[in-house]
Amino acid sequence: MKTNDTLEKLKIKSKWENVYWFSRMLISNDKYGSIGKDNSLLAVIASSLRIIESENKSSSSNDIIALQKMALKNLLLNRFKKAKSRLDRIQRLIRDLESELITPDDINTFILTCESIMIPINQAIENIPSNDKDFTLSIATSYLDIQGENGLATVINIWDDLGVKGCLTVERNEIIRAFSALRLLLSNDYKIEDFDKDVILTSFVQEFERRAAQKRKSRAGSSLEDVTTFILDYFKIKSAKAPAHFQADIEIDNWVKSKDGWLIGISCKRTLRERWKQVSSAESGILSKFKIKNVYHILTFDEDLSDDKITLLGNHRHIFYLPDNSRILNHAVNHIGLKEYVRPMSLFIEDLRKETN
DNA sequence: GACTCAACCTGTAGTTAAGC
DNA sequence: GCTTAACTACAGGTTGAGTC
Repeated sequence: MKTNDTLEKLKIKSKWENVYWFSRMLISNDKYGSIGKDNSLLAVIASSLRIIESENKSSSSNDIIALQKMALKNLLLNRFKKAKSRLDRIQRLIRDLESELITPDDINTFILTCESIMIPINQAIENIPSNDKDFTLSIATSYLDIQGENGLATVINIWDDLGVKGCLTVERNEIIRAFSALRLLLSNDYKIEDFDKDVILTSFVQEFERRAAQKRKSRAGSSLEDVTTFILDYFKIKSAKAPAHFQADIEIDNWVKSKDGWLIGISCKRTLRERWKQVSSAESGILSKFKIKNVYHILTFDEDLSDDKITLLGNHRHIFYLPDNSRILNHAVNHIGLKEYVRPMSLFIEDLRKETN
């Protein structure tokens, strides 16, 4: 069976199904330039399409649609005329939308997508914190006040867990609020049947979750950068400036100057995954050139840390600080080939002090 | 202010190795 | 040969820093 026939069979039979595909097109960055994040542009597009329809009631529907498509094209080209690198993608969006906007129903679906899917999702996403800091700062301080350096691993884990839970709770509240509002709108204003309503509401939820998930990833990374800064500040360890012109293959969050004048880079990540390959491509000679003594990696999730990663990076003067109760740490500290490259997280501050005092 | 770009992370699919 | 575990690489929206 041909692929097109299979797709045709799988296709959902609802005139509103394109709500999902329009949402995808509006937010896809790689393919279409992600214009759907701009609320004011979406509002202008939706109202322009409405006005054209109401002002041309005597014209044929084909003529109205032609006018609407032209207006959409002009709005987008004008808005992004200066965005050189995005323009190709915007033009592709215009081309692909032109072939999807054929009937008045298509236009109505597109308007509903702009006004009642994209804008509420944008607002909901914006209401979710981009950073866990608000949820965690005071609790983390309390832990360090009471437990000192022994509380370090707990603080990092709490920072991770509590922040995630706080933000997920906000996400839940946002999706429920926006979902309810959309459901009411579809029942009261659009008088849409149950199945069609399901088609629209699930599009909304899918797209919200996709974007919230990406925000979660971004947030997880930036929060861990905050935790190292917080810890260094708390223990009054002075940060140093990054070496000029040093381009690390992996982001170094903080720098500390050791007593011999060399630098220690500190990188805090949740996991290394495949990004370690970028690091390993850098020879340790480059570190010496920039007077970098070591790179300390603080990892909160180390299950994917293989022996290969530890030895390869360890050879390039990278040291891993892992949670004290970690299985990987336990394995590595008892292994002759690995033990030099791993340290328990509770010794992080002590090690830094030895280097700096 | 608008735009560009690199880094962020994690679920998942694909590949390879180990164990039976 | 089959199953399971371990490892590797990718996708892709969000973010924040840098540039104009």
